[in-house]
Amino acid sequence: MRKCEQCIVKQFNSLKELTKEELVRMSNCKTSKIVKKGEVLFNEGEYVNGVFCIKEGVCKISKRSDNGKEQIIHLIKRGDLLGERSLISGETSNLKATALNDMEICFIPKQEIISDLKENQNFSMSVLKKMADSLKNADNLIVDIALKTVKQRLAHLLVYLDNNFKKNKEGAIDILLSREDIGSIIGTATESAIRLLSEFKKKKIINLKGKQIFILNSIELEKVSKDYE
Amino acid sequence: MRKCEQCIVKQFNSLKELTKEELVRMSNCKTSKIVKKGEVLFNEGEYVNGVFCIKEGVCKISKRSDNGKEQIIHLIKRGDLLGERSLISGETSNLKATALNDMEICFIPKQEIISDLKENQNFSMSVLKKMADSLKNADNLIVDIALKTVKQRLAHLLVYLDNNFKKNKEGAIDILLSREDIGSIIGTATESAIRLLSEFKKKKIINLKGKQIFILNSIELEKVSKDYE
DNA sequence: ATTAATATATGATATTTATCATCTTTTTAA
DNA sequence: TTAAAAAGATGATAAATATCATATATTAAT
Repeated sequence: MRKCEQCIVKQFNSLKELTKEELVRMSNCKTSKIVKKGEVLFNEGEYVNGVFCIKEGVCKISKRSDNGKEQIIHLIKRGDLLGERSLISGETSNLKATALNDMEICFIPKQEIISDLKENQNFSMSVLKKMADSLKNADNLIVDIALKTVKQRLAHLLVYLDNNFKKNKEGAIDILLSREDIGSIIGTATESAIRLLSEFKKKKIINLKGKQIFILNSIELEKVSKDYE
Repeated sequence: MRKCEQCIVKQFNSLKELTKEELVRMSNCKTSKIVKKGEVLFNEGEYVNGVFCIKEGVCKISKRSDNGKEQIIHLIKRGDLLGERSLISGETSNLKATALNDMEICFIPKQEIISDLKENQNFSMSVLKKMADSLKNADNLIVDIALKTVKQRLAHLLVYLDNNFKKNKEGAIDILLSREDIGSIIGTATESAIRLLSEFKKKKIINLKGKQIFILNSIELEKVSKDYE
């Protein structure tokens, strides 16, 4: 088990604000874990009782509606923290987290984080900033889903994936989403997502090889995502 | 100008965590203002440079999409704070706030709040909790807009208004929204909102008198908002 | 390696919702 | 107070999207 003090991943999140002493203490109570693709990190309604720090891999954050359908509202990747919201509100999670590929994560128990939050001003301000940022992103997503067409949302997602995930050796976006997942992210039926992907491929904006997505024309994608046709 | 120390409105928000001394200091730098119906408190892209505390009245929080349409993502009322997000991120506002009726508000300048945030642990934790709460609400809204029908969303809005706004003497919900606003809250065209309101009225679930809305059968509304027909 | 299960693809159709047109009512301003 | 403007209502239609059916491809299990 590696030590938090030496971990580079924390550079990407609020944990970088912790002092050396706080990190040493954290190192002693954290646990590392491998999560296999498809496994659920936590479910809606469960107490998370701590915070996850993602060292490797990607997971989807989703929520069920009353009618049983599921909406993915976020993708979490290397460097991100997960679970702060529930921790701070003291409630069970309102979201479900599922690994999209094999993940390597650390779990830091609640008490540790809470005491750091209370004692380290820089840390709590950083968490506050991250939360403010998440809130802004959520607001943007609300507007996009409410006012954009499915085609625009798909284009927007592809731009987002292109900007936020690295490429594999072949040049495809380094995250494999099922067509169902894609539909669930942009808030549409799987078939509609498939149809639009095919359309983009036909127009040479993207290329598809199984689950691999290649962005061929990100400028056009950007345009589609914003244009009011 | 009244003093913050004696103001009851703060009971409803994080300002209640401030000490007497902090409140006295705040009292000396805050400004009170009357905002008329229709006036804009702040616009997208503007620096807000402080926090509003709503003493009376209601305002809508909205955001434009690339295609020019506007989505209302929140209603803010007596007791709420407004502007913390932009303050914390240090960015311009991503949202626009417009008074829906005559409002009485106090404005607390940035520096004051920031220093309180840094020095008063209880205050910053309370703000953090509020933010976590807002994030949860935003997540819920995303799922509702993505997965529910317009009818379900309208029913849900009516239940929300019923639960969160007092009634006037006649028993109508004490906030007057235009049909356009209603459409913009539930993310649909004005005509669609009108049609569904008429339908609910015909079914005696609600009654309408101009902009006044009377909830006749909140149980049925709740059912409609959740049912997968 | 073969079969079963699951995911993807695509056409046909149904449903939902938006848009356009027009009329009525209400509000605002001269 | 009356005319003009804005908001609300409703029908007709168009467009977007979901659903259903079925075929093919891919993946998993024996």
